[in-house]
Amino acid sequence: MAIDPRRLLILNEVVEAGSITAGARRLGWTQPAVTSHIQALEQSLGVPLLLRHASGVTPTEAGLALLNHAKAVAAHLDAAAAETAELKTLQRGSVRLAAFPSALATLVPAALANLRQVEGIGLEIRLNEAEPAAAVDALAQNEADIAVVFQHEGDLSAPELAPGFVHWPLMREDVLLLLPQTRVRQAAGPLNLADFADENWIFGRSRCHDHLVDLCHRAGFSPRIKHETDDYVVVQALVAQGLAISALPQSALAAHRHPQVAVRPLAELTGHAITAVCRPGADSVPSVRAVLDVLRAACRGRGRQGPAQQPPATRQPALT
Amino acid sequence: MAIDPRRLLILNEVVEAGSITAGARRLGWTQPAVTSHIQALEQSLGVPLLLRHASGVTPTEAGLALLNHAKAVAAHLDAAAAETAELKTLQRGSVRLAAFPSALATLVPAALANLRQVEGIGLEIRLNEAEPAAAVDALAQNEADIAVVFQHEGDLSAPELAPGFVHWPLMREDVLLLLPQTRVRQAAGPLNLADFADENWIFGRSRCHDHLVDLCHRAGFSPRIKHETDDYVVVQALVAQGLAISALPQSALAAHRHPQVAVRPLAELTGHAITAVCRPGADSVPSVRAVLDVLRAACRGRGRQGPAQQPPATRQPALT
DNA sequence: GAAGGGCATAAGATCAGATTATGGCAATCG
DNA sequence: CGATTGCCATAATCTGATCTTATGCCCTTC
Repeated sequence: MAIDPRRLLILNEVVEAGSITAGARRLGWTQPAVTSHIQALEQSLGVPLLLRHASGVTPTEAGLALLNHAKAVAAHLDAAAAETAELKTLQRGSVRLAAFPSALATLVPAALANLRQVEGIGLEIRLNEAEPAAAVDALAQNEADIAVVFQHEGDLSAPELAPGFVHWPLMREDVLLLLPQTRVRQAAGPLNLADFADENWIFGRSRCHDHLVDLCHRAGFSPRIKHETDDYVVVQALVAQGLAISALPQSALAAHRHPQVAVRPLAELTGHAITAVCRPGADSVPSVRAVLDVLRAACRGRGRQGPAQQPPATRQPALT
Repeated sequence: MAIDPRRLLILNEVVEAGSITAGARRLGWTQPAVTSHIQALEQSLGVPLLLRHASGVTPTEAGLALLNHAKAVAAHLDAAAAETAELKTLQRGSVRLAAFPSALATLVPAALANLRQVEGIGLEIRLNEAEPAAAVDALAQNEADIAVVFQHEGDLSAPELAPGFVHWPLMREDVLLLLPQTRVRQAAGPLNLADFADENWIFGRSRCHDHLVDLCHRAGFSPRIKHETDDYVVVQALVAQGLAISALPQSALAAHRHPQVAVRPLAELTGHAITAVCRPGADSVPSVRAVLDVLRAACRGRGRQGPAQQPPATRQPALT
């Protein structure tokens, strides 16, 4: 049988107190309880640890050997408690966050700035750029703690983005049509997607691609895809030069706005739901929770939001 | 509440095993038992330690922090067990032995030589010269583990030498009268103490002094004490020169024998009982016990001996 | 969609471990 | 000295921690 570490700590108290009785007082116990622990320890090791005399107790050589380890163990327990307390109070901790580029350029910095302003917070945030699918992958592989993703609204036929994860809705944003400034007059009045069936288009590379193609098909045409890129700076540069048209979400335009590009709402262009996603249970990790909270706070008023979606029947027990 | 160290170790097993179920198997327990331990730990710290998913469990940041300490604690427990095992098997350990000079010159070295010959014994023995009273003092003050002492036999009126200590009778030795070689013829035939009433005497400084005085008084004279020393080499040198006569125990004569000194038995000179003394309970400390055993073995046949005297109602529990 | 693996929960059962009560020894004090 | 006090060991209970048994739910896999 291995040594019971609690008995090691009891031994330590006893020796420091100088007697079993005094040690028991320290521990808030009675003397026979401590006596039996010491005896059990001696039994299991087969060596006397204490010499008993009328004025108390003195450790044998074996007892002294155990004492050293007992003190070390006690120190580790204290340190462990202190560290977790720091993690709990956010004095320490690190959170790995994966977000899509335009969020990383707008929403995330704004949120983290708020976090920094709180006194006594020592969180270390590691950011990672990743399109939604990759970000969720990173979550699944424990390479990220929070994924900030978007999902096309009304895209009910598509499989849910991150089944089995916890979703924190942050905000919604519109997707806007981009036209060269030179064509703004021409594009006055309410517009439809079908009006642009004959244009050259710039499409994204990820799910935006398929989604936009789908929307065009529903509008009755097959878009002429001239360029493909996810980079919203590139997109705007190309549009500004009149090489093609495209659509971008608000966050991308907030991050970078080319003066020669005009934006127009389009009825068929469904918006984005921006969501923070984490592994089930991770939202009750203090550091992760703090980042989630600050993300949500940063989005307040910027779009509809809801409470954290119920995690899909998590197996994580509540911490009350 | 402080962290329960056992739960720290359980956490370690679980994380290493990769799942609570596998951890439980390792520990020989059922899964719900381990689950509840983990939950209790999380409750007491207020922080999730594990994220549960379908394929097992991964530690949170707090869990990882605890893991480091858990491993350290486990290492200390192992080391503590190993050290006490070494102490138990005498691969390690130190014993402090206080003995009177002539024992230190004869009996003790012989005994320790036997100890050294046993393979795999790594005991460190620290010797200290001390007359019986001082040796027992050293015992009482935890400055020695074993005291090798002598006591005048038949000295029933004297207070017991070391009340409250454990006595291991080792051997008995005679005390012999010392005469200058030049007077041997003159001292032929059976002798009595009274025959030397008019001599110059060399007496010891410690209890030997009072004892010998007492014996002389019983023999009907008051000895003329010319010199006082406990040093048996000095005593013999003085006797050899015919400056005085004295008496010494066998062990002193075994340690050093001056050729110009003759020894004669004397009926009234009571012998010494040589005893090893230790604190109650110390005789079940392996290292101390080993030295006691080897001391007794070295005395086998050299004088009457008995089993260890029952310790005077020790408060030390038996280790079976 | 059936099976398997993993976790949480509830309800018993049991054993460790704490308390109360008592006795004996040693040291201290009137 | 005898009484008192402090210390430890032991025995006998008793309670509460904790381990098990028995389920249910979820996810993943075939």
